[in-house]
Amino acid sequence: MELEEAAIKLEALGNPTRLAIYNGLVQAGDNGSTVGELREYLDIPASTFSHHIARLVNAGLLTQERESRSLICRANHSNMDSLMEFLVLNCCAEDWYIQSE
Amino acid sequence: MELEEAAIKLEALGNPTRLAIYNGLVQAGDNGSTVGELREYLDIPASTFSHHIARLVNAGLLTQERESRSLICRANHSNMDSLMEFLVLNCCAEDWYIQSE
DNA sequence: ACCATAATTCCAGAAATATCGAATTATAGA
DNA sequence: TCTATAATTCGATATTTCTGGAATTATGGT
Repeated sequence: MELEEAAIKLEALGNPTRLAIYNGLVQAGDNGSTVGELREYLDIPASTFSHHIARLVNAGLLTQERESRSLICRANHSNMDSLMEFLVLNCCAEDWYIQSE
Repeated sequence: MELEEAAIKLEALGNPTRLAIYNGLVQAGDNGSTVGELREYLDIPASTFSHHIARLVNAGLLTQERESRSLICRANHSNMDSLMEFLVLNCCAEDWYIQSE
């Protein structure tokens, strides 16, 4: 992943609400969660929430799939993995994964 | 690390210039780099650059030490490690480190 | 067709961010 | 003390972000 793209993803995660959304979706696992469920859980006005979701989708961190009237969101793990890889390679000391043990 | 603090750090890194600054400091290693060296390397007006540096210091991602007229900057690896840990625990699938191999 | 639900888009205002020239502060050398 | 260098702060502007009510679109049930 290039620096420019990494910055976009970091910026998307760099907001408490959006970070909480992403965290919620990671917790939700493979089944994901509908926009409404997440919104209710975080207790945020629908409009505001929708903007945040859009930012995350736009950054490639979320995928969405329609199921009837609901939109199911899931964390895009492969893109997050790419971001993590970028951080390890470009923003960590050589032996990060060893230090953390 | 708590979500709020993680978001602040992610936001600080979520800008191409600041991400490049941090990357440059990781590359510089233990010796660090002066503000001037970094600024010249990235070719950014002093004033703009200073604001970005301040943001990173404020987020706890950089440390600064004065040496004569220059300010030496260094990446704060322990804080970055905390952020990485937060991401692994809260934003990655359980087996992230396995998937990436 | 009509109504209800789920979610987005429209719109607008407030706040924060990004940018950078000019002025200022801090340090050091002659 | 005068001058030069290193960096920040001031001031001003343009842009983006954040927020949320109101209107709209999409879907499904009756």
